[in-house]
Amino acid sequence: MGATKTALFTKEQNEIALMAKALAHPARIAILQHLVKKNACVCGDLVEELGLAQATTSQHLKELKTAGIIQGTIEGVSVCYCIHPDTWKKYKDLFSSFFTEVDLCGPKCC
Amino acid sequence: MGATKTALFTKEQNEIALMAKALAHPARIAILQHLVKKNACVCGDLVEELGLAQATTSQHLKELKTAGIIQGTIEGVSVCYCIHPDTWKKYKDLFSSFFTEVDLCGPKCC
DNA sequence: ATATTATATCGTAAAATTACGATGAATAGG
DNA sequence: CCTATTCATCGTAATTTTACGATATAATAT
Repeated sequence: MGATKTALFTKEQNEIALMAKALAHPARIAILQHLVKKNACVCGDLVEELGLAQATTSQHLKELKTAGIIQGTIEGVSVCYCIHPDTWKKYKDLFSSFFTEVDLCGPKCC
Repeated sequence: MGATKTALFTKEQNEIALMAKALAHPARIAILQHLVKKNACVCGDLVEELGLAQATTSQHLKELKTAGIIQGTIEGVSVCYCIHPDTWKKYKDLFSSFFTEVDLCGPKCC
């Protein structure tokens, strides 16, 4: 018990859920918004910006990186992070199509 | 430790994260897709559809209900669930505006 | 070479999530 | 009234997430 039963669901359902999971923490939303605003920034900036410990911030960055939404490039001692444009577009499209499915739903509900 | 530090983030950041959390499980995506497709259905249908235990299905329904995305109406012995149109639209708009923020991001990244 | 800086990773504790059986509550049908 | 049906809730175990201090790594600076 305790583990998500991935095998029961379609590839698309699992994919949407994984994308949502990547966005399911305010720190990660804040990171993405900051990256959008500044176009790019180093990890240290985000530690200050978020107010979380360096280890915690790094952990959130790793999750976003694993999900493919951001990318990091080593710049000397620092690591410069920015949005990964292709994956971002993929996320946008998948969520968009998921939500527009429901425009077909009429006003008559139970 | 272990609890999300909500106080560090803006209302909007927390709100987006909560929405994403509601969608961050394939079973809940499957429930929403089924509701969209059938317009409405009772809990028992979803238990069959998902292949999860009745208690687990009911738990996922509760989370979607708490998030406001669905609503349930008692119909005799059963409970009929359907999408809550207003909240759905709110979700759609919030995600949409969150993602379009980044269209401003140029191609030059680090 | 050594010290400094920036980041990642490890270890770990607390908390939340996921899942299910068992039980409870409410309604319908006999 | 009694039984069956449908769903919610309780209790609980396994797992995952969140958070942080401590430590490791890697590059720059002195």
